[in-house]
Amino acid sequence: MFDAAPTAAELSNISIFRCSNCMRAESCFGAALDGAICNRHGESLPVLDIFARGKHLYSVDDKVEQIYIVRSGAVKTYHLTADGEEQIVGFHLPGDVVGIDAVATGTFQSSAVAIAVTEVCRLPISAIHGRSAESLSFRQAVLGGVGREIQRLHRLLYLERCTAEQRLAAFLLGHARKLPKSGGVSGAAKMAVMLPMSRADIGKFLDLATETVSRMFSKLQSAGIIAVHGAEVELIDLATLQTYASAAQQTVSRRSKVH
Amino acid sequence: MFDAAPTAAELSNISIFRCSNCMRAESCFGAALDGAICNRHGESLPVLDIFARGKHLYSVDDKVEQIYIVRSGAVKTYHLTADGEEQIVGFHLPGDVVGIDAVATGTFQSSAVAIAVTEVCRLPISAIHGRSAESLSFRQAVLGGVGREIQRLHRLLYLERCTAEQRLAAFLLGHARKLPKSGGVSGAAKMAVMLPMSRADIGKFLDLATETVSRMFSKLQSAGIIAVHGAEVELIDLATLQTYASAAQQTVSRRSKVH
DNA sequence: CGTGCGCTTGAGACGCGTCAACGTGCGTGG
DNA sequence: CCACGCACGTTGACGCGTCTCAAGCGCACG
Repeated sequence: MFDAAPTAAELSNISIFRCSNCMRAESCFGAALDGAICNRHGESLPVLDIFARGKHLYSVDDKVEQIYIVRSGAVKTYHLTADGEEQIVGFHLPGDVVGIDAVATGTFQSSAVAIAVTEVCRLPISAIHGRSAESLSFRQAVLGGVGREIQRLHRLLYLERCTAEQRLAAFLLGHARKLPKSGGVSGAAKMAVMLPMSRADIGKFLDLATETVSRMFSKLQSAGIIAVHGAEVELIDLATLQTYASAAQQTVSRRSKVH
Repeated sequence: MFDAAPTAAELSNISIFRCSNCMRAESCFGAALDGAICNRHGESLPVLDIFARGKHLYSVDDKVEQIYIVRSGAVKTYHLTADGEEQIVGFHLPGDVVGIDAVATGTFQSSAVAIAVTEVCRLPISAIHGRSAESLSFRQAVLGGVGREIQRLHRLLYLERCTAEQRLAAFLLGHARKLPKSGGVSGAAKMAVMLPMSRADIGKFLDLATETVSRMFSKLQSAGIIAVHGAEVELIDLATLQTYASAAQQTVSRRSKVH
């Protein structure tokens, strides 16, 4: 269900897409690039585009010409280690910016590939820099975007120092928080998330073997905290999941059991 | 030797310090803040300051009023985990910027403490933002600084997925690269580094137990690759150290031995 | 209806953490 | 001056968490 082929209607909409028509505009990082302001610089507007599952948005060596905002679908960003292993550094769901680090570094720090059919808005780098020159609030928006990326990396760094169980719990909660509506854990005590990525990808993100990911899913399920139905996972006891995720209280050591 | 008390002469120099007199000026991120340009904004110049060992430059909750450049000594930045453990996310040696992430995020992502007597330049955040409004090249310098921080975090993320031996090898090489002159590994096949931090701090940085850090030092030493003399470590065989560090060739698995 | 891929589960191996003991160097107080 | 404490580093023995290897299951697809 994450990779239905784009319809002709969807594709025909690409050319006429405008931020001003976008329901996400007021919360969107790229909206400030739209309209006359961009045209003044002779830059193209944010452009809608569709990537099939497995297609790259960019690779590490690519020239940085644009960054992306996910409108639907899902994207993973990853490095290849010296021995050819894939190390996933981020999953990007609708609303997320992909490649913001390139605005600061000038080069892509990772490769990005669609893991489902994915609609994106492309934001030309030149427009971002042009707009930065003239608008304080836009500069702040760019810095804020980069800042959130830094915070994300800090959280990830922290995550990697937890046990397998804690990592998976935090991962699930992280996805729950991103979901529209619910406002995250503060909502109901129960909710469902769809995971567009494979178990192997979750492992490469959390630095766990696929088998360990699977085992932890089973463990959380038999503890009654989640219910697994393939790609869909019900988070039954969000409060307990939370305590698992925040290595919190008792233990001094990363290796000690939370339970 | 890393924590000799600041002399009266050193302290008296603080007030008259100017970037234009600084031997590091041409390569310094903050130099562009100095001089008439800053005064025009009514901002203070970069100010020299000295922190005793154990003194905090800032803590996570602090209001962001300035960031720092290390002139001598050493600083570590760290988080406290929910269970009170210290997680070190960076060591900052002379020439390094401390707190650049706060420019992007608006808040300090970590706390910073001197681990030796440390001279720093303080760069007022307000001057940074003021200067950004008027200078393209300064905006690029700021973005570049933030970008390097992102790259650093990416490398760190990668490091944490290696074996203890690889982590320590990479850590040592990282310090070697920072050293003046040598230009890093490209120089001679042999060099010495002073490590201003304790074994425990190295462990909290690399996510290893102190005992494991110690064991890996011993292991690399008995392999003839390094020679340990307390805080001073001779890197005898940089080439081999390099192969240890870059999980490189053969093995597919993080767990497999490099040797 | 086979073939392959993703997911799960089990058994054994291994890296690293924990606990504990010991040595060394340094500062303090007798 | 030496006795002592204490912080730090090193080394050994052992346990635990996760990886590896392997087998088996369900489901999509040719």
